[in-house]
Amino acid sequence: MRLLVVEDEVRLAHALRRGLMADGFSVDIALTGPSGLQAARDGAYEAVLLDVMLPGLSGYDVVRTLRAEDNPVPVLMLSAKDGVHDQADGLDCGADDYLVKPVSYVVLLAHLRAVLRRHHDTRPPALSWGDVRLDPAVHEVTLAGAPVAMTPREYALLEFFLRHPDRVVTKVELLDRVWDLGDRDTNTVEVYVGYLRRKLGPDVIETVRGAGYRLGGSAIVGT
Amino acid sequence: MRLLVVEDEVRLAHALRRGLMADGFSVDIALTGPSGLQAARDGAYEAVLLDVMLPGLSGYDVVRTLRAEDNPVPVLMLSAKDGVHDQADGLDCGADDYLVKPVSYVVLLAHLRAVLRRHHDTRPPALSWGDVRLDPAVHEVTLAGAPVAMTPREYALLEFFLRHPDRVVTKVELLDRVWDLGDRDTNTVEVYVGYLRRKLGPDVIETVRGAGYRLGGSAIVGT
DNA sequence: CCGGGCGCTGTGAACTGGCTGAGAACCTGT
DNA sequence: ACAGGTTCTCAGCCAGTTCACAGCGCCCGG
Repeated sequence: MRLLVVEDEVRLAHALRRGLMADGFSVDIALTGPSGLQAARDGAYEAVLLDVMLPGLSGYDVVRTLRAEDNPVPVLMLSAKDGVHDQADGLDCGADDYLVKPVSYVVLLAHLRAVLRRHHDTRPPALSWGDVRLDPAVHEVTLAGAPVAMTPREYALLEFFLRHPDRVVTKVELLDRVWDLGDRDTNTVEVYVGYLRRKLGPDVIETVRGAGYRLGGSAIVGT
Repeated sequence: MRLLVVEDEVRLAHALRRGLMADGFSVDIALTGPSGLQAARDGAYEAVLLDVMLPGLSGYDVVRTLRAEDNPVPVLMLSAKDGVHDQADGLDCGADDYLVKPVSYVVLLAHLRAVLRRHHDTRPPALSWGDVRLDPAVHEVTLAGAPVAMTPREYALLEFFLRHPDRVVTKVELLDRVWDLGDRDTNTVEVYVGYLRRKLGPDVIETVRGAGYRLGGSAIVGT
């Protein structure tokens, strides 16, 4: 379960990260408003913890922009301000919950879980490319209607590809986003791409020599 | 993709360079503030990694100067200091991101990519000249709509031409920018220009005898 | 019309990036 | 502790790529 923490105070950001990772989440950190927005945009996160006071773009702006773009990712806002007004503002902007700092980690975790639970009831739409279909709600992959068994890692890799069609993704990027720890050999990626090709056919993932991989040629698009 | 590393600690600078080159970047190093500023000024870099503590001119000064000169190059600051204050200062000066040393290479790379991505405005626009189109996002070249297979080197060369239309580029410049190592024969360039002509037609790249090459005569422009 | 370069290209040797099979390490549930 | 499945490393292979070389043709100045 992948989370994004947008928080400019480095110490706090890392404390949060440490705690959340201990509780089984993967956590990425963004230190500024714009970088947080950018990270949230590409849909890789189950939820976003968002500070209000941020350099570049306020938390309000970030969530407002996300909602304007129809991005439904759950957002939990954190603020040092304590006016009731601020809280209302935050929720009006489209945040799912709003906590006032200082807040104990346990309370935060509880709210986070609540937000996630609430959000899980609304089914995310299935991703597809040609004959391949991946349904995040059911956590299932089908090829031309027939279910295909996937290991967790294979599933995560395929999901990343499906979330970034129309673009080359580099091996290092995949290592960084699908595998959390970075000190791995990029050969790992090659191996898993090989697994996917074996299960889904050789054409789904295209190799772009020297650059990375890309979802299969547009010949299949539209099917 | 060309980067500038401004770092006075030679060992670290070279370690960075090695890592980044392994990930496909070209890397130049500047060891002092003033030389870093000078190098950054001529706009040859996609991004700048900038240490804060530098001889001659601090990282803050460098980025401030660049911004004062309306230079939009993405800057990622690196600092040994860990005060929140310092980070805020860095961002205030106009840096795009700010990391506190020690930082793992992977994290640095992730931030670097994020900065680059953000700066490219989510989707770098496709480059084109006449019938030739090169889409950096998809890493694909088409000629009158039909895809053309390119080797990495051919692709890099074509991209360089398309990024510098309206101007003669010398072979030495190409050797320096498309091929990293400088001790190559300029004949290599001629060979690759030949490859491109074979794939894209003889008129795309024009020879300027004694000077270098130039994108094909304006006859095709506007098509 | 001739000669000197400059630039072009065919050939082939060396290299490299990416793919794969094999198997070690690691979980996880029983 | 064990079995089954999963993850990841390693080493070798292969196709595709890169590049040097050498010879040729063509432009241009005399």
